[in-house]
Amino acid sequence: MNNLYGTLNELLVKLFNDILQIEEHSLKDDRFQDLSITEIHVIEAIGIGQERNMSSVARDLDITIGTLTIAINNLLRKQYVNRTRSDEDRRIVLISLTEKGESAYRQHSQFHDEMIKTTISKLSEDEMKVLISALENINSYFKEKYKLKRKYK
Amino acid sequence: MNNLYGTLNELLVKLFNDILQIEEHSLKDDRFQDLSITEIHVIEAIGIGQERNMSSVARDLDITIGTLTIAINNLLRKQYVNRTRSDEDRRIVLISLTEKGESAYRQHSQFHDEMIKTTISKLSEDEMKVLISALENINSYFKEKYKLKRKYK
DNA sequence: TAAAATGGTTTGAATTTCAAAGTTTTGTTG
DNA sequence: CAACAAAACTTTGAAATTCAAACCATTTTA
Repeated sequence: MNNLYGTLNELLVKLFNDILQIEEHSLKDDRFQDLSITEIHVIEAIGIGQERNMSSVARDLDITIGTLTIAINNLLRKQYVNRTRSDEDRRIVLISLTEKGESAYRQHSQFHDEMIKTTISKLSEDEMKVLISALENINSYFKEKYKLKRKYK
Repeated sequence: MNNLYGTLNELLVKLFNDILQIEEHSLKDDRFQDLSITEIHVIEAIGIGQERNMSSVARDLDITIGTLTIAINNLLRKQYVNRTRSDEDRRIVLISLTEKGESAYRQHSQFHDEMIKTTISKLSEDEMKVLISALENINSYFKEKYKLKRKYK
């Protein structure tokens, strides 16, 4: 095992093991202290300026609709989301972010922005292209592995 | 916001949001189907060929000792770990991996190996160096942010 | 040697999650 | 068009994970 390989291995493992934890820690100092990391992910998935139905958001998050219902109940109580029924099809539940929800969305996206600015601040444009293609490799590797599994679900 | 920046942002966010989930899915096809992602992390933290005490492992995982006790109880029942008391200091509990535990450790580390081999297979040495330095930037950014928080714990 | 500190375990409660059962609305079919 | 099936959710009950706080031994210290 050559040295670069070992370094890369260590870096990726560390990064992937730590990332959610650290994200959560960083959350605790935020303005929105009543949000868990789970709830932030729901808010991220709903997105800004649109109404979405339960099924599609649940699919994006890869959780069951029942689980999402519970999360939305809580976010509703804390006033981060709106929930209404569609007029065209009364079965469909539409959820969207409130003003407060959109603020939380923006605040959290700053976390990512900061991370990325730090990362690229020392890279040339060529280096950035290398980084992007490497990450695309990782991503497509996972996509493929992941889809393979989902078939058998 | 220029295009490379946006691409990078999207890639990193996706990667970090998906990674644990995917890791868990990939686990389900493994030989060790009775292990949760949490338990795999405990096994990773204990490591191969050594006895460790509860405190140090809990610190590495950033969980409380009480939480680790419960995890170890389960892993003990499933025969992935050994637990004994130290002879020098009877307060100290020493945990280590059984043969089965070490097998699981190795199996899981293959997951990371595969990921990394896929990633670097298309990169030249120079490109690998760029990738490593970028990841080091991210890592040190988090380290710093993380330590800052821990002070106030 | 009594009190304090250290290293773990246990307990009770909260959160997150899922599968399965139940509800309401829409679509289909004989 | 009546009845049955399907779709979109919600509710319920149970399991897993986690923490803080109380508790129990053992060791250190004053």
